[in-house]
Amino acid sequence: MKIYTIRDIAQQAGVSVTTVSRVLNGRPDVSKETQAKVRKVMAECHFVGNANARGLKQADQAIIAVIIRGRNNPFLAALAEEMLLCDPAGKAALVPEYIDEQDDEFLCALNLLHRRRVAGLIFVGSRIDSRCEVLADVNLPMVFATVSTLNTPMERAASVSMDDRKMACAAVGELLRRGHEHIAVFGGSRSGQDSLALRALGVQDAFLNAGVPFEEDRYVLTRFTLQDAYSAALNYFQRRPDTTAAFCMSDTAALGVMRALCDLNMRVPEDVSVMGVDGIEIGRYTTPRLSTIVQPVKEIARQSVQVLSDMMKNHSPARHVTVEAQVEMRESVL
Amino acid sequence: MKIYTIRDIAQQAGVSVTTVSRVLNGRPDVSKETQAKVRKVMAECHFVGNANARGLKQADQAIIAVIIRGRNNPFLAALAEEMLLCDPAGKAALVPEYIDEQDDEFLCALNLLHRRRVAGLIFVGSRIDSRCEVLADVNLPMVFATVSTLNTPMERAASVSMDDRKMACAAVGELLRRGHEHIAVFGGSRSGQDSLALRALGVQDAFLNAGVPFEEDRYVLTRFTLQDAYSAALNYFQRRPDTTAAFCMSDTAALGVMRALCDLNMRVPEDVSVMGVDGIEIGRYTTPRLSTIVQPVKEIARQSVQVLSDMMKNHSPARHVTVEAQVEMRESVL
DNA sequence: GTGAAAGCGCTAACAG
DNA sequence: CTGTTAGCGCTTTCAC
Repeated sequence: MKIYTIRDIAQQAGVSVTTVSRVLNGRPDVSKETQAKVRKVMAECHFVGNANARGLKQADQAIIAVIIRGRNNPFLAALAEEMLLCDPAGKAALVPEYIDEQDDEFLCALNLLHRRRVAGLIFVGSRIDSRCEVLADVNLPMVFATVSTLNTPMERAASVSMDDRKMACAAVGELLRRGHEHIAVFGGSRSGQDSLALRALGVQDAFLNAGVPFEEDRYVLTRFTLQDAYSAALNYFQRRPDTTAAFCMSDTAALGVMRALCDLNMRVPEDVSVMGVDGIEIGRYTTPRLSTIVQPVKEIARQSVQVLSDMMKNHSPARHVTVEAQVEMRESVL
Repeated sequence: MKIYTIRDIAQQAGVSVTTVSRVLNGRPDVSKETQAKVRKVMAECHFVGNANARGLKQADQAIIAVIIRGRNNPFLAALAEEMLLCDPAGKAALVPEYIDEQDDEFLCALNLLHRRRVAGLIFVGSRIDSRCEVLADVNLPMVFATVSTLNTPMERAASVSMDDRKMACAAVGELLRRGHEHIAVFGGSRSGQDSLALRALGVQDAFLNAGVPFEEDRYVLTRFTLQDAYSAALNYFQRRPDTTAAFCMSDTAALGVMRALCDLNMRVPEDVSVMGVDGIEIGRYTTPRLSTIVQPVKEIARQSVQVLSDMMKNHSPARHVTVEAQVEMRESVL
């Protein structure tokens, strides 16, 4: 099967390569007849054009890299998917780059910059820490989705996120209001200024508001995988069976925690209430259904793309958008 | 921030572009000193090389497209991820292309062929049906993962899969052996020759072997999403509460079915046993843990890449590899 | 409205 | 071991 080039098409249509190129790019300055003729030949040959050649020429092309850190994270995957749907008219302007949670998204960005000459960057599920220094002298439009860059070293980048601190406070506040005092928190590192650190702060706020002291040793450090959260919970609840509620900073972690409780013969929610964060789909189908903070995936996606477009097209300054999330109490909390 | 070209590097290192190119591609024919010098400059500039230019030149390059149909399918996602790990030494030879379950993977392949000049194709989670005709005169090495192309129109393509028919038979056979006679089957279209059709055949085999008649109206047609399976199950079990077991042709569907049963006040497994297929991770953490047919993800991934490599390098004929899967009875079956 | 020609950044002969 | 040179397929001035 032959792969045709623009030259083949030109020849078969009896026009020049320039004309074919123009048709390919939807330029207006081609006569209707010529256009029709060329299109016909292109269709017959399944011609699509070589992306490499095109990209080589149009180095200034508006291609946007979407870097998703953590492919096995259903929340981020859903968010990324939603973003790709914002891709205006299949212009293939958004190219996803899935990387491992262990990988360095900033190095990846730098790499992409050189490798693909991207003109804009969206980070999905990034942490903001010192690693970001490698982007110090990169002044491309960038936006961070799900984490605020306000008051961080990346402030010149835009961001779209929920108010992590407020929402964590609201969720834990509700737990406290329902009479839970011995609340375990399954979270990540509290240093830095990313969403996890903010959520930890929100937890503190909630305890402060309620006038209940937070016992430090109820903060359980864990990675947000089923396995890790499961192990962490198994370990924790054996030590502290007096706990009546768990606030987990991700739904995936919450699912692992729920299973651990079950294996310890503790019932959810009768013995221990469990909350997650994110609002992934499976949480609506587990038994019991998982209570959580539902992030507005579609809106975060839409706004992220919007903000970046503005920066690229109109040189708008970096905005920091806060979207509204929702504490949703389902069956896993009493 | 400047983006350097191979020429800039050459200049700064005081060598020719060819030499830089050679270093970039890890050719052996460059002296240690020159190499070190060039590498140093490259590192300083974060030089990575322009993928477009490279791809343009090496049209014959061994770049393999991995087409994953159904991003929200955790099983396929895990499989694809595993494949990418087979990528020999980060040669970036495997490029993933995630498409929607509704999209046409064959059209996508054709497109990729032109757009990126791929030299090989791996289909992950494809159905084999008449749409595949568009690839009729494409004779690139191709392999289908998780579905056998034996006795199908795509026979000239290689395939790596479990014996769907045998495994479905084994799973349902075990259900029958445990005394279940009224077994519902949540599956897909039975026309065609893809894995779903084969599994349906396997179900028939099991009933035949057991001498139990299979009641046609217990075959429930559903898409394999949580929502669809949930609705289908809700609907089905209200009509047929006499059912004591459900065989679902995907774990995701099984999870939806389990939740539906719960909402109908039927207990799993006490009232109804539930089985899935695939062996996705979350199935080990649900309550009850999901019984399933565990597909050997790593092996399917490894073999798929292997078989394709063989075809590309040694022009080996298309092989049809069958991998061993495992019926794993966990808590959801009595 | 259309075409000729000059590269985009890189690789691969082909010489030395 | 290293450099010179001719394109890969496409877009884009600049003429006509």
